[in-house]
Amino acid sequence: MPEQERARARDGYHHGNLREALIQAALGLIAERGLAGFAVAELARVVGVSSAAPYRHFRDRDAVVAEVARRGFESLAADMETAIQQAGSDVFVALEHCAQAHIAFAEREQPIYGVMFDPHFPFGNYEELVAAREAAFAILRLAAQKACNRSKEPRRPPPLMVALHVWSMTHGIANLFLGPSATSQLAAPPSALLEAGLLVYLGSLALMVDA
Amino acid sequence: MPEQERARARDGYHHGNLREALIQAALGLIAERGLAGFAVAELARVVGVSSAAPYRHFRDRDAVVAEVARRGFESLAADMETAIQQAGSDVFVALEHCAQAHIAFAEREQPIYGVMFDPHFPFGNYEELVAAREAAFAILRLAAQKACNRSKEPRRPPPLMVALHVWSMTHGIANLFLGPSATSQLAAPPSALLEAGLLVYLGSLALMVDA
DNA sequence: TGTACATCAGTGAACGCGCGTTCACTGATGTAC
DNA sequence: TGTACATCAGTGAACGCGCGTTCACTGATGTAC
Repeated sequence: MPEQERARARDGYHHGNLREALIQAALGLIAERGLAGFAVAELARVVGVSSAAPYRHFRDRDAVVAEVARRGFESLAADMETAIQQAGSDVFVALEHCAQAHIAFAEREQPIYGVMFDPHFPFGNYEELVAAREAAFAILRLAAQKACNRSKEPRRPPPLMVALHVWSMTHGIANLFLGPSATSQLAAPPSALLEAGLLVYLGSLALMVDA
Repeated sequence: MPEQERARARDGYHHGNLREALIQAALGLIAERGLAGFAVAELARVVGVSSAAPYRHFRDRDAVVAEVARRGFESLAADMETAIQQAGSDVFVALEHCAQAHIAFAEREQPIYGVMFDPHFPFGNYEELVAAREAAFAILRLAAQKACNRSKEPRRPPPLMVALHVWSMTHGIANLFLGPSATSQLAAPPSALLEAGLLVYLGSLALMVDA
């Protein structure tokens, strides 16, 4: 009965796609109010459904948050992937684009980004979320690998380490200088700070590499 | 009446030092339960005082949190200062020790550290808190200044920028790899990751400097 | 095609909870004369 | 030294709040015969 299915989709979520509608609304609510201000009750209200309805699709509040975060990592991964592909053949440029995509994502999707890296969230309970985060990191890691491969064996820097450094610096900048209560104000935009930081860091690496 | 004052101090906070007792207890509670699990009601309970009493000393819950965070920055600043002084005369070593002190603090005082850099906390409302954070950053900045001063004018890297990079990388590592729900597990401890990162980053700087 | 039935998404009312904050108060402390 | 008074830190009861979650239910959908 495709006719009826279409009708359902048109009517919204009375049947069929409540789960998806909840996720979309949760994305919006968290973006508006932040994680602390996110409530299942309000989520249900926004979607126009009883407050018990979300529990048909999610075990509890955290499960909704986890799904939002998981999708965040999917988006982040996609952005980084695209940035790398648009960077051309220079592996160092690719690595830098990847990091810049990360910062751009953090800026654009700031509240979601906050959830993705919220130190209080029990990530360990949600293996699909952990997998999504690792998949995102893997993209950066691969880019680092390609950069490191440019050097001969004995002086080759460990790619995992390089990836962790870039990830840390990028995340550190995002965390400190973006967001609602941005810890400090900068003269230059965060992306410029990141660019300069990678210039110094990767400059050092390039020396090792081209020898 | 020093006798009576001593009696008061002994009895605790029935008169005199409730404010201090609240702060100490808040430090403990936040360390145990994290910021989200911190409640004024429980704070009062722990200190053995009515739930209204804290409001004699603090405007509201956030004000308590702000004071805890402020003291956190004071401790962090003291730790960094000590580390620098123990580092001897090598300005690069001093800069690295300063960053290591930062990471060590984050590891040791993890929940407090979380409050100090909580993206949701309205830091702007508490100028003494902002001042304390800036004072802590100023120590790192001074260390960066000294390192940068080793180079001749035209090639001298901007010390503020260097300080921001070190601060960002350190904080990024602390945020990602320390804490309750530490986002990832590392083969090496965070301090080793930081050490290696600074080796690469500062190695590049040292080249500019010694030229 | 038509009827009987199983499934299951969504209802709506209710629960217990602990919170932050306010209020009029009390009773000890310290001060002025 | 002794008394009258102002101060103010802490009391205890209460408020309104919105939350997460559970429950027995209903009514539409899809399936088997």
